[in-house]
Amino acid sequence: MGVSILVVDDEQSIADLIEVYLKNEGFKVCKFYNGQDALKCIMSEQLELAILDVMMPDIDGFTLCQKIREKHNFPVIMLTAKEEEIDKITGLTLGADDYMTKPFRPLELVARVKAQLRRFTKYNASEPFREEKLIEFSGLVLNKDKHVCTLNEKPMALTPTEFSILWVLGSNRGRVVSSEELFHEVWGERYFINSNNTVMVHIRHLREKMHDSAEHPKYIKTVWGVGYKIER
Amino acid sequence: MGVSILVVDDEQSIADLIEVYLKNEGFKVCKFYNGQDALKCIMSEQLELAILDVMMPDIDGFTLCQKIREKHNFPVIMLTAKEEEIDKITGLTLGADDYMTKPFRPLELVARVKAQLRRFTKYNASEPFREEKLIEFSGLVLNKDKHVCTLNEKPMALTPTEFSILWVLGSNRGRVVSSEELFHEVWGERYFINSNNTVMVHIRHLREKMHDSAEHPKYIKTVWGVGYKIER
DNA sequence: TTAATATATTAAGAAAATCTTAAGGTTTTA
DNA sequence: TAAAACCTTAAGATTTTCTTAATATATTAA
Repeated sequence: MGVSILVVDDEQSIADLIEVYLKNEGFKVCKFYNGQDALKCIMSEQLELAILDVMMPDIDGFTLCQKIREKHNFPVIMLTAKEEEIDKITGLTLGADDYMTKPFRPLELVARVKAQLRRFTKYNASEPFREEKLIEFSGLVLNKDKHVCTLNEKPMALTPTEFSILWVLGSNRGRVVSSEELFHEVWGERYFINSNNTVMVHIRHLREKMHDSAEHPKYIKTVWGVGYKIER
Repeated sequence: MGVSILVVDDEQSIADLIEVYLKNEGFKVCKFYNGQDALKCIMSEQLELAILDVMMPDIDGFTLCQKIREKHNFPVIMLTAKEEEIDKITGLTLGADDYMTKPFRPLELVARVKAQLRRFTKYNASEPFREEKLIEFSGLVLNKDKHVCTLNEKPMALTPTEFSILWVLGSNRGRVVSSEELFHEVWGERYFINSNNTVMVHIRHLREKMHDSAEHPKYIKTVWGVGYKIER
């Protein structure tokens, strides 16, 4: 039985996106496209965390957050509009434990969710934010702190973008990551207007540096019509 | 016996929220919803840090800060409104050591509090905390007490800012420190509005004094798109 | 097999980040 | 108070990285 997370966003595509990512991490997701339904859920269900969009037509996220706070103290993460518009809602997100501005990186949201849950469950957490800092597999080591990468103990110089891409693929080993998703994670944009060729070029550079080929890749494999993946 | 922190905000929910987070970290919290009561506390209590909201009906945060500065020099963190409005009040935050704009992430505030306390205790040698006073590596010795530096036994004159930067990099050997982080550690203020060029110029001066080059640096290495680092 | 679609490769120009230099302003020191 | 030391800013140069666009190759489906 997993942890239950409430997700509320009137933009269905976003709510759906979040749902996919959270389910992928083994969370139980209660998803709603409006505040009314979410409110019922808050009253009846046993929840461990809530992700609320601030701007919603019927009941806004702030009100929802207040409702939650009347009875519960589990973590609440708010999704707010772009920075520019934040001044309109200044102070209102304060009941929340964390907030993210749209567009956001899905994996970052997942990381925040986990961080908040850690905090909440063991109510002492002296480390504010403990992210994964190291990825290791098949002779490849990625060290985020040092921003350094080695392949079979030999240093491999990577540009920032290359490092990011490899990091995303490496932390999703065994799963196919689409170009679009890669774009979200690395560039942080919600939609990628540019052709995905940019991603492709970076992939190529990565393969080159890893002495990998597109035909018989050892590391980054192409999954036709879907995306790229690194085996577990 | 923990560290005492003053928290003043007329928005009760915010003050309460901060209190929860600080207590969770083992701090002793003196919380007030108005300036008057806080003022009394400042006079009578032994405090180590203060978090003040700028906008308050009776006594605003600036005035409180001034009152504090008349007698104490412990760190003060201001909570201000949105960025745009800050320009108007830029000069006024001068008494403060750091400030955060609303809405903020509670965990970030906690991190800032800890950073300020670190800074403060460093300069108050009598404090119970025992910090590292000496850094030694690859022929470089930094002595914090004497604020003196030698390179291969030869004295190397450093300005205060240069010393601080080198200290931060030296005590984080092996890890990349972003310009933003450097700025925060050394200047203690919020991230620069202008450009990080100031940091860059200091880095250049440091390299010059260490007979280091930007192209093939022996000490301070540039990690593109991330920051600077000194190898372990 | 062929057309249609998806991915790869390449190289060059654009963009971004960093470096350098020097001048002017501020603070500290004598 | 003047001189010296220090810090910041600004502009342009340089380096590195990213994106674009054109072309090539591979895969799929008809």
